[in-house]
Amino acid sequence: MSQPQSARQMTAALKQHGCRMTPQRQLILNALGSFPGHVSAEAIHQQVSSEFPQVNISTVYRTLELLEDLGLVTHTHFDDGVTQYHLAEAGPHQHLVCRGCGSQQELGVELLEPLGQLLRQRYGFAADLTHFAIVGLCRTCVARTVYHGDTESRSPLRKSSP
Amino acid sequence: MSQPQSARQMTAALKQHGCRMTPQRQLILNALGSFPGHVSAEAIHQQVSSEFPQVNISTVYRTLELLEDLGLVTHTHFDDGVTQYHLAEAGPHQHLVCRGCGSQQELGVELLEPLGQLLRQRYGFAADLTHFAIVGLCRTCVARTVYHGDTESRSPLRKSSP
DNA sequence: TTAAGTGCAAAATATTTGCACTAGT
DNA sequence: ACTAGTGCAAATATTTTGCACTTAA
Repeated sequence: MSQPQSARQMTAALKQHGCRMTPQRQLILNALGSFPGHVSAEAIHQQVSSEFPQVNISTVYRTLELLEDLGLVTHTHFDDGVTQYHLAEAGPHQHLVCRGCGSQQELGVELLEPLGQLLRQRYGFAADLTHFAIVGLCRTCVARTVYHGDTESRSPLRKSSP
Repeated sequence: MSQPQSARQMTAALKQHGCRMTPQRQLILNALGSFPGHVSAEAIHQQVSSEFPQVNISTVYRTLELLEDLGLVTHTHFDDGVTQYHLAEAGPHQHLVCRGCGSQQELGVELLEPLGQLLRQRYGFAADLTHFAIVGLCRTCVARTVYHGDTESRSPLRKSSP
């Protein structure tokens, strides 16, 4: 019921780099796998803490950095600038993140390829088009926005907390 | 030699919202105009401080937020998650940011339009494709990377400080 | 055994906020 | 005058780091 696949993969990768497998690292990897999409370090820490409260958040950060260097994990920046991590296993992909309701939708990279090719041809620029999430408004929120005739404001004026 | 255009525009926009024009706001707007591309709040503050050291960074943040609400300024997230601001004047645009050398290159949005249309058609998603910078490697850095046969590592291993 | 890994607390960075004072209009 | 705006300092939030202790191999 766990991810022995990733775990073994990870142990191997760690060994190659003279690193060790530890319960903390295992837990963090499992936590990553238990989320469908991108997760913040904070969320991973909470998930791990729920079982093993003594695991420190700095260990989470250190492990994520390590996993990224090993190529098992990738990170992305979402709208608010918070770093989001996910398993690299499934190959490159993208997310559409709605500014209105926060919903996320997966997106195959094949849709981005034309743009990537264009950038390469025109500018010789090798774009990493999966590094950032694409933000905007989902179908539902677009509809809601149109109702309000709210065509001008770019963001839902985030000053509200008293 | 200054930007009376923007300044007047700003004063008008401020008035419409019951806000006032102040020297600080003027200075911050000028600083924004004096940079070719995107700038961090920090950089704006430094620029302003060089002339008027008593201007506080929190004022910079508050002004930038206000200018954004007024539609005069937009922000973007670059690779490291730092928020970058720029004048909205020139209309929507994008930047290619090189991970290798940090160089920035402007990019017309027209190149992004096909993708935008595709996302709208396929998912009903109204993407804001200017909200994030596109990261990758510029022509020069691509060449350098190929030399090193460095095809596997995704990032230039950022652990170096002693 | 022994170098790698961890927890903890503190530092560094980026941004926001409460509050008393200042200054546009 | 009256309220918006500012400086300051302190609070938040996120991520990093130094160090002594623990542990995988």
